[in-house]
Amino acid sequence: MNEQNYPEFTGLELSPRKVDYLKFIFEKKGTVKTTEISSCLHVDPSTTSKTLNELASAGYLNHVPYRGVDMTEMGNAYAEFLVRRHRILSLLFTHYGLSTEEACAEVSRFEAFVSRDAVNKICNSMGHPMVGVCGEINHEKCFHEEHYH
Amino acid sequence: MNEQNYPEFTGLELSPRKVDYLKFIFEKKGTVKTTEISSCLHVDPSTTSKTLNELASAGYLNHVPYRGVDMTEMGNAYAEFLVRRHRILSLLFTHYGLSTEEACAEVSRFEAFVSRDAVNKICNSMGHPMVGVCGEINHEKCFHEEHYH
DNA sequence: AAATTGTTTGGTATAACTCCAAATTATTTG
DNA sequence: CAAATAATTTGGAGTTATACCAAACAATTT
Repeated sequence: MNEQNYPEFTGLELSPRKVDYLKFIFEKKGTVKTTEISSCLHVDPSTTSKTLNELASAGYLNHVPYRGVDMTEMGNAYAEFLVRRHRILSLLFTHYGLSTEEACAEVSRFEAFVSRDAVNKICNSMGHPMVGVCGEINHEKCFHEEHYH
Repeated sequence: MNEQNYPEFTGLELSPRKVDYLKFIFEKKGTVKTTEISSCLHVDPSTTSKTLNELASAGYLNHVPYRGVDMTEMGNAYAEFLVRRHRILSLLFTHYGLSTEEACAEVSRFEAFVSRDAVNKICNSMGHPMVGVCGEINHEKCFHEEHYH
């Protein structure tokens, strides 16, 4: 049976801001520099530097000091979930009268507190939509019971 | 035109924990004692005491020291929103494969970050359901454009 | 190689929580 | 009704998540 590599996570392990960092780095692909993150996330480079260290210590990123960061295999798998969660929830909200922008903004505020279990159930119930409101939805790593019923 | 008394709020003014306190006190009706809140919310009475003070300073509660708290008119109006938000979101999630308990637990984690505007849009789009999964949904104070067009 | 730019470290701050111990007030009981 | 008990508040302190500034350090450019 096709098992996930990192099935142990609940989806609640990262704080809201760390979710922002990881999603941003993931979507950039390749090595990302501190300054770029800082200016896009509107924080001081020193703040970014510290957060990057924490994400690296937790195993999500490889950090070469003064050079930049890139995703670990685990970070990548996790970030895929983060992006899928964001898109599933945003898509959901657009079905209830919110515009794309409103839905994204709303979801960005609370997504860090929605569990992987809930996302999987919602995703399943929506029929695993491939297209979200702010990008494609990748279901490759989306394995859960209902898939095999 | 039937205007709301406290239309100025975004729904994001209270922290997650303060939302818990206010919902709890609201649902109790009447004067509530520190100890009761503490034991239900599983926190030290000193923590409750401090939080109650903050909610009173912010105008949501009347606090008579050593006697207990009850809702102000504003607190009441706000708590009605809080409960409605919780129930609308919980109901929404049960439509996507989550059980009542799962939906409530999930929503409790993030509801503080969902705006009043979003709740009103979702509520409107759902046709103002009267029955939630964990109680009645009160729409009395739920006035927004779409209601009158 | 010197100047500039980018990054990190150390220090400090705030908000939102939390608890413990001590002081205070209210209630119960003998 | 005074003394004991119970409830509440206050003062002090700690944690986590976030942020900034200033100074040190490293990399790049000139």
